[in-house]
Amino acid sequence: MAGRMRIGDAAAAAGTTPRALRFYEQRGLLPPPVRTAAGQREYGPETVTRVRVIRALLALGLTVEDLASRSHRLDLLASDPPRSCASEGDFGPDTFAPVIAQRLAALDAEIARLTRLREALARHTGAVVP
Amino acid sequence: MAGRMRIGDAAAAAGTTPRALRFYEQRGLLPPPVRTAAGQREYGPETVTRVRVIRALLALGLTVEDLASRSHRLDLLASDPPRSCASEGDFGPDTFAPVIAQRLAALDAEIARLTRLREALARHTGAVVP
DNA sequence: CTTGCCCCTGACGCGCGGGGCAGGGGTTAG
DNA sequence: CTAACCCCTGCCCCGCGCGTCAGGGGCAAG
Repeated sequence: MAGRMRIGDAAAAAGTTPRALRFYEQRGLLPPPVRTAAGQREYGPETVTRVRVIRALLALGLTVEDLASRSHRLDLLASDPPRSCASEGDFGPDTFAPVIAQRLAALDAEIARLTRLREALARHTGAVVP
Repeated sequence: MAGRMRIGDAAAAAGTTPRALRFYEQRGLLPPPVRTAAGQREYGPETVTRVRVIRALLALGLTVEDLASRSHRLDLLASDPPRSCASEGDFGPDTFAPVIAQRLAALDAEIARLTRLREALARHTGAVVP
């Protein structure tokens, strides 16, 4: 099994890079991992799961800061025993609902802004709106 | 009349700051202005007009680089004799059509991306789309 | 033992439109 | 003449999610 792995393997298993893992650690999304005697990081499979969750949430538009403020909840999502989540496509609405709602509002505002911009811009070309 | 003015007055007349005018100059949106013997920049009213045009185009979402690549055309728009433009709300479609079309495409892509993101995010809250 | 890949920390880069500050000199009203 | 502004250049700062060196050390196979 994939017991203990070094940062490169863990990152590959999670679909990202060593740089990203160190970055998440620095920003508090990942706990400081065990180190070998020589100072190299060692990760278990639960960290890979957690990184996957982090990346899924980031891909949904949440920010690193959003996740850092809820990093203790990421623990729950990454743990083995399912607590009404842990399956792909469900990240625990109760836990992330507030921050997701905030992101939704921000997205709506941004979409509205860009749409207004697009319309203003189209007005100067002679109405090209399909 | 407002013959020759220093950077602070010119910036205020154009609705911006001295810092912005120096920045536009450095990026090639404004020609290097006349200097006094002591090295202070002096602007005429045509520069104020030109800065207004620049800010209008930036507000429409064009980038500084877009404008820099067409800076010679900004001259025409800022000149006194009207050449089928020079009025508010019309910035010369023939001149800026290519770059505006490019921006429109970029805006559409971005709007689509954010809309997809919004929908993916909404799916995780239990359908809140109004 | 060597070779070649992996890992470490620390610091800078990016894109964008400027903001802010430091340290110096100009200008003008009283 | 002096105070109170204004202007000059040059430099670092912002947000965000990392990428990319630079300069060193570790680790397993041959």
